[in-house]
Amino acid sequence: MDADRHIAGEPETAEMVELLLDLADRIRAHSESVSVGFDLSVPQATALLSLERPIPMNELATALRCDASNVTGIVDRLEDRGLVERHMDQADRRVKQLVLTQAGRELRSELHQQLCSDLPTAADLTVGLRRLGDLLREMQAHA
Amino acid sequence: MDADRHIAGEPETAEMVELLLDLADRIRAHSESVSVGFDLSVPQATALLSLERPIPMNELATALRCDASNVTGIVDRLEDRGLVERHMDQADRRVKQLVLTQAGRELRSELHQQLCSDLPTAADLTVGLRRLGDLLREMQAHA
DNA sequence: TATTGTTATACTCTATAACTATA
DNA sequence: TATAGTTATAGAGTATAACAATA
Repeated sequence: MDADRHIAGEPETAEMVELLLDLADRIRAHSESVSVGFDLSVPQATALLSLERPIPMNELATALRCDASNVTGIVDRLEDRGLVERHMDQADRRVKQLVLTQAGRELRSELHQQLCSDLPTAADLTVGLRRLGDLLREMQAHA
Repeated sequence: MDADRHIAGEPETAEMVELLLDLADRIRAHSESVSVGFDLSVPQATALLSLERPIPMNELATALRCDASNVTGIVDRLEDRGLVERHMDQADRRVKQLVLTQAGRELRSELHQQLCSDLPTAADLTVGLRRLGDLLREMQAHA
């Protein structure tokens, strides 16, 4: 294999980029496929997953890595489906705390479970699951 | 650390999912950031990267994992900027072969280079770059 | 003055369905 | 009949800028 006799630097990095982008793409495809199964867009599903406990709109925008103006619409659609409620914050009346309804908590749980149970199959992670876990934890610690 | 004394099964998988989704998200954020630097959307940038050599619209849709109808608009915008051309296929007159212009080849090259040079910094991959490479190759082989 | 959330706007991506022209 | 590509349509995400209420 050519992989063993690369020259340190660009060539190896280029392959890494391809592999990582491909991995990210497959994970993305998986989570999108699961989300669609619940009639949710990826941002909507991410929002639900972010709401393990109540947070302000503000913070959700950070979690979704998008402008605050977008959160309005995303939460609107979740609220229309009875999954989320906007609660007034007593300490700061500008803030709205996002709280999952019972239906929201149930859907979030199913979503989380399905993401977990299908991912190994999707990416065929069984090969190096534990090693990958160690690596990812290491990488996250330095991120 | 708690990581060492987990019970095999769900708990570990759940952590893996979080780590993988987070990794995919950071890679996505990186490639989006680079793309935006070239005034390209992610699908547009992906299209450029897919055009190392001419391919039909058809095949680009597969590469972008989207419906063929979307490719028309994406290629339109690249063509408007003089990065891509639609060439007639002599063998099958229904087919349009997508070919990068000189400007397209140059932009593709810069894009590729910037994705490579910035990714290690973005994800702090220097930690386990080689081990990760081995793992990803392994995973891809079984995908 | 600064911040939280909303609204208005404009652009891109997305799938579905119907269409043209080829095969 | 089936396929390649386009068009029309409608819905969702995205950022920017301007706004009201509150701090």
